[in-house]
Amino acid sequence: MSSPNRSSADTKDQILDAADEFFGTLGFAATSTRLIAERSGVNKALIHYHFGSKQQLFTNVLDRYYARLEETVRTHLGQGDNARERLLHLIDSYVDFLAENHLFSRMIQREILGGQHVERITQIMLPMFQLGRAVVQSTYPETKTGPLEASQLLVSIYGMVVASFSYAPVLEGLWGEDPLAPPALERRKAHLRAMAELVMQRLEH
Amino acid sequence: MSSPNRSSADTKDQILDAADEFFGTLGFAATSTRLIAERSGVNKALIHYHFGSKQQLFTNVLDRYYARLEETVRTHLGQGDNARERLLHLIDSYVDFLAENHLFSRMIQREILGGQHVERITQIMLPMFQLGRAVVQSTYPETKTGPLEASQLLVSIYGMVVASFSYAPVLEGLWGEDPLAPPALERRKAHLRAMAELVMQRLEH
DNA sequence: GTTGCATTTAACCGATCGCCTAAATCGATT
DNA sequence: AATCGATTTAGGCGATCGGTTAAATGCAAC
Repeated sequence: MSSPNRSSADTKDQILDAADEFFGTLGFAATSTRLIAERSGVNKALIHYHFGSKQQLFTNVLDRYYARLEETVRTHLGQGDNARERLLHLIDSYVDFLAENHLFSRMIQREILGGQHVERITQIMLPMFQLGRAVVQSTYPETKTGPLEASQLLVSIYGMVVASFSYAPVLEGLWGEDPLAPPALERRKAHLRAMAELVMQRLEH
Repeated sequence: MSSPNRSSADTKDQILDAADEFFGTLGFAATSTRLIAERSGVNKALIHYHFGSKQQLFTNVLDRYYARLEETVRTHLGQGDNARERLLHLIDSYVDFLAENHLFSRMIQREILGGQHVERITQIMLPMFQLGRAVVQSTYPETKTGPLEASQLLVSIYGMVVASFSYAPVLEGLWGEDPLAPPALERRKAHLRAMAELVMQRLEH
């Protein structure tokens, strides 16, 4: 009664997978429920039966990612001996997460730009942002004010990290190689680590 | 004969202005030609009469921005005594440009993410990217290889610059103030300048 | 085997989409 | 005033959209 039978869960997962693919590559507005149904090999009406509406299907796709992200952050948050190592490790693991879920960053970016789900995204990012700012400020008091204040740093670091993923389709044309392939990812991680270390060195004088 | 009469040019501009607004805020797929016609106070069929299709209207909106951007870059490119000052000035003027045309950055971002106009955007950004890489590499030979190579730096700087604009709707919720208002913009510019100087100091040893 | 419930299906709904057509209107030229 | 091409208009085209309906099917309990 309370536990769903297996075929139902399978169907929902297949729908979520197809929705993930198309929402991530085409965007919400450009993706039709018929396209999702066709790709997942499922009747179109099942989407509304299982998820209610296209909007609710989208939030279900997002929620699945939030769950993965939360788990990733939780397992990687405390790793590292000092604050510096913890921050570097956090950036590294976030890059890995985006690499494994690169459609997620594109989806998030688009929705931030789009306006429809801004409140929800803000609501999710606000505590993470405040936590990050508090950690940075307590570790480096200089970031409480001035040109390197924590809020600005967080936006910059986030922008740097996300850039190579959300711009992947264009970067492939600019770089002449797949930015999401392992060698390019390793070079990107090395660069981001160097940039973070540069900032930290400056903050440590 | 070759010169269009004034009313035609006015109509086209009104259509372009309305298209700009909705493409910038809602995105291409979520904007209907009827909405554009309604806002610009123009008959729906005129859009296709003057621009052929919704797609071509969109590229016309983009081209108008490219013209402004090209003019801005051209007037600001040579300013500054040395390479260091020129790069700092270029970042500053690009931030100003995005501030004055913040719908443009959102449109570009979305299309980079979207996939439909990726080839066109790549085609436009490729020469700028190659030029930027050549300038950075010749100014700082260390950027020819290693973790601070020019390609990575350009992506990072671009990501930092664009972040505060494309994330503006969310940042407003995070910061508690409008990220596009003059005081926030000045603080952002000061931060970006500090970050750029940090990198340059490192490259100059 | 029959009941009862969750799941799946085909067919369809009104609304809206981008786009087109034919006729009306405008405006400069003669 | 008449002409003619450029511009604008109302109306409608087929296609596709998200969503709904009622009937068919699968499946476990009795």
